[in-house]
Amino acid sequence: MKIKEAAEKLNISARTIRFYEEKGLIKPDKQENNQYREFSEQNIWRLQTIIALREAGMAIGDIKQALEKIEHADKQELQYYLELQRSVLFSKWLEIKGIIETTDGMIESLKREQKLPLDNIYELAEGSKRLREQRNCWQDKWGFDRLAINHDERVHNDGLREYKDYEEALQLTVKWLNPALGEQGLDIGTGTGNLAGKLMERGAEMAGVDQSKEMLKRCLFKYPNMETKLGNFLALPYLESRFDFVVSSFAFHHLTDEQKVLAIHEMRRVLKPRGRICITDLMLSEKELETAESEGGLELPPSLMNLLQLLDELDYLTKHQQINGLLHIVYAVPIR
DNA sequence: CTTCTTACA
DNA sequence: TGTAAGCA
Repeated sequence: MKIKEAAEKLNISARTIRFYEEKGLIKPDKQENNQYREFSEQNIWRLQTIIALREAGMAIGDIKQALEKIEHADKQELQYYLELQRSVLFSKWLEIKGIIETTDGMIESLKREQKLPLDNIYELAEGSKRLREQRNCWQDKWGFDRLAINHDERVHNDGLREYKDYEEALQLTVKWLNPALGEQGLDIGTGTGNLAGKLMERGAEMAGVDQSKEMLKRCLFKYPNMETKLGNFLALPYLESRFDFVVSSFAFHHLTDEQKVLAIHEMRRVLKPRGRICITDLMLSEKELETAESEGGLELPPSLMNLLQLLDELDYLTKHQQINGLLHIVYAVPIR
């Protein structure tokens, strides 16, 4: 069938179809004499798939790759593309939810005060704007996909530097958390699932979030009954009150100070009312902070005090332990 | 009247 | 993606 018929059948414009061809999403045959496009049933089916993915908000480039996976019947890869899309949608949903809450807040204060609380509005608007910006500019900025292949090996051999005392730290984390049988836990930045694995040994049911699909692939291979999802600290792909505890190891230090605040709020959002938090990561206690500052190191790990203060402000009771120079464990339970 | 390409908003 | 121009 010709382009107009196809366009009407699919409820899109002919221009759009040509546009998809231009982007390499489809390749209809063309008649020799006049270069008219001829759309086969195959083409139509493909177009329908494109439209469906488009309606889910997937970008043209991503649709192209997803289609290749469909062609090769590569179920695994396709699933990751859909999950990636899901994580994008979820971020947007969180964003919109925040804006609704902001709006509600404005309506409420308007009711009470009979006038526009300008500074309040400005503050709220800035807040949601920041959220948007920070969630958008995240991405996979450490290229963990490429590192995923030999991640465990590197952690194991690193021994003396970033992953010094890795095993001990994870074991102590598990000990502090002391999960009850069947408790629901979330590991953020789970990587290949090393910490989550230990918690599952203790009877917890774990979900893992990471921004690298390759990491999650490895993770799922090691722990088939773990639930893995693409996502990050700032937009956890879960609904409210879902977990008994949230853990994170060797990931939190990647966040900026502003992002840390958002991240803790996200954790609290997905946690049940009495849910606990345990963060095991590179941090600087006050002593090290001074010496590090004088040395003028380029990338300073975050400050331990900062985190403790943040948790304190959010009504958490904290305890912490230093494993070595940089490595700390911070455990937090809500006061109420 | 339809489609095609190209350029532009 | 929509619109418009100039062709076949």
